[in-house]
Amino acid sequence: MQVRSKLWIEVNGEPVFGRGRRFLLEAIDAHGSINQAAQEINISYRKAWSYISAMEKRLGIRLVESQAGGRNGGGTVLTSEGRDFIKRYGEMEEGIREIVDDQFAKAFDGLAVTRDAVKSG
Amino acid sequence: MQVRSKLWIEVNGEPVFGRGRRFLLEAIDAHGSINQAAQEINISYRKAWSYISAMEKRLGIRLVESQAGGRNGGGTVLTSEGRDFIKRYGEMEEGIREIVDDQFAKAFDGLAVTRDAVKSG
DNA sequence: ATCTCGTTATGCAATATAGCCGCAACGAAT
DNA sequence: ATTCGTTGCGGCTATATTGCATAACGAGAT
Repeated sequence: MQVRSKLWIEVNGEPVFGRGRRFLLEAIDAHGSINQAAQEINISYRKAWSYISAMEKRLGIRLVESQAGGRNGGGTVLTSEGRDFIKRYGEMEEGIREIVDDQFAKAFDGLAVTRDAVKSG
Repeated sequence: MQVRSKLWIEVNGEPVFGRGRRFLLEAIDAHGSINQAAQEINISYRKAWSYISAMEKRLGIRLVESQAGGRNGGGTVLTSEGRDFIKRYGEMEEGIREIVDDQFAKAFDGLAVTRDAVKSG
């Protein structure tokens, strides 16, 4: 038995950022390419691009800087705002995860069911 | 811009409890009937029953006690374990919600984008 | 000059997946 | 007969995801 949580940010009721999108941006940061990033996290380029487009539109921030053409065909890098956003989100998520685990352990400690599984995951 | 979170409990990777199921059990407690509870929270009896069945199976706890037949056709009430589970979950959720908002405010305070919307929702 | 290569950019159709609905038939008890 | 619980099953709908197809871009090779 384990607790799980999902965390995301919305603008006008539309999701703009969550774990998946975070991974995407991080992968872009690592590879310098939307294409390669998408492959790494096993989503299609199409979807990756849609995510980015929606994020930027809804947030009103330029998260990435792209260039087509050139020696290696081009590439995409994060803007400083993009990096900042990831950092903030990471901090938030980190802080929350601990507290969720904490509260779960506190609330369900001593439950007479599948006791051996409590706090296992 | 606002943060949203979803919280649930899993057993072996299968969801067993969350906000919706909590409401369902509370409604059963209030009405003494799965049927009426389902109507109250706008889900079909079919779905309500599926929820309950899956919960009990995966948790290995009897959450409700049902009886078919009789003067009013029967009914369903919570077991003490069921009531206990709801209580524990409620405590956990309560403690977490505040902290999520808190962490969000802390992490995204001063972000130079759509500043007026931060902490609005 | 032209060609090649890997990338970004974008719409649209097709497909896959999941979730939901609700019938239908039965059991129980009074 | 009534009222609710129990359960299988098949179909529907909504949404997510993929998969073309196309175009442009620009450095370097030919």
